[in-house]
Amino acid sequence: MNVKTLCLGILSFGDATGYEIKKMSQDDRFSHFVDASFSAIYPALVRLTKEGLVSCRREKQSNRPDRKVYSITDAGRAAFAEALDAEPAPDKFKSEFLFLMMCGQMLSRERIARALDERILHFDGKITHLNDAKTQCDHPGGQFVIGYALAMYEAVRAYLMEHRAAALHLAAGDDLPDAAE
Amino acid sequence: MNVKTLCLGILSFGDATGYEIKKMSQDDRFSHFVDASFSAIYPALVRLTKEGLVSCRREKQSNRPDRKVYSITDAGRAAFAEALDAEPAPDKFKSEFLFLMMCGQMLSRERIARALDERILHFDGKITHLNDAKTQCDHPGGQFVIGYALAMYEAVRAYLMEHRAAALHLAAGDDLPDAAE
DNA sequence: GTTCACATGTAACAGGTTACATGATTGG
DNA sequence: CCAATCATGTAACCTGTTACATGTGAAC
Repeated sequence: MNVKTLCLGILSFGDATGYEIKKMSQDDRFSHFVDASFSAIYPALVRLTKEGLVSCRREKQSNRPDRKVYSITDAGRAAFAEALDAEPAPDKFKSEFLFLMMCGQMLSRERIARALDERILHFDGKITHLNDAKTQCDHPGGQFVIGYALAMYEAVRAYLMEHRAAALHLAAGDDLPDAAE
Repeated sequence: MNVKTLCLGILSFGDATGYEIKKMSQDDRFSHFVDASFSAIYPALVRLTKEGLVSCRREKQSNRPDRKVYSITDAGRAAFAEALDAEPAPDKFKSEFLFLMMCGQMLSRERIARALDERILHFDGKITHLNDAKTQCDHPGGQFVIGYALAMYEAVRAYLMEHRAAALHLAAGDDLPDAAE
């Protein structure tokens, strides 16, 4: 999926500026689709406008660039519906942490422990945050998405807790995964 | 993470040709790091050779291009160790399927059902496959990685099964998520 | 007889990123 | 006083993809 489709999707929930689209794309509800920087979003909105899929009205502000508020058009809705009708691409999951674990043989026990603990802490934060977000979210689609992410994070956190000891034995020079700890 | 580091990582497990690296990068043990096509791998190996991080020996073959077998050098191992020492970037999870669910309001119940069922089937296949791979894998790092992926897939599959009914109520025109089904 | 596995590579292109440019207001 | 938030945008760059180019041998 690309930034244009993301913009269309976000605008299908209501009007927004490029700045607001960027913020929403980082929101728990929308952060699982594509990463998008300002430099990707602004030109995307220009192109969408040229294609007639969104319209734009300027709102003047003092001391700031004009707000350019975008709305999805009927043509935009149609194009978006068509995009949704296509088979969704398979989920993509990429993890440098797993790469690290895969190469555990060439790491020290301490390095593995640090990576493991940081990751667990990271998931703790994520899970707490998502629980908050879920109670605050009143949109059913959003709740489904947040719940999905939550299920995933809780499962991997549990996996890390359960396999912490085994992971430490991946370390260089540790040839007896059954002994010690 | 980039293709160069992936190549270095794979070569740290043993010599390989570009062709073999590509195959390994799709293996259950290495598929969670970066996607890499031939057109990314071959030039990456050339650059790594120029930088002295890998070396290359040609093996002549009849009727086929020479096999170019790459080995990681000491400098390559050092560079790789350094790369592993850096903080791993946060995991990246991107899902067009979740985007679809997020936009459930503008889909038909049938469209949602189809997406849901396909996804569950997809996970079934993935889980079966990973279970096989895990029993066949004798490398502890690989087992950890496969186990992690397995935990994740099983959790999201279970989530989809549990929330199937709720997801169907995301559909356009379905305003009573508590009634029916 | 067609598809898959083997084996390498280039060229054109797409789709993003980072750094740069500009600048007021608010909160800690 | 410094950082963050608001607000838009361009230019140079990086990193990867798709399509192209070439060809054999084995399996189904």
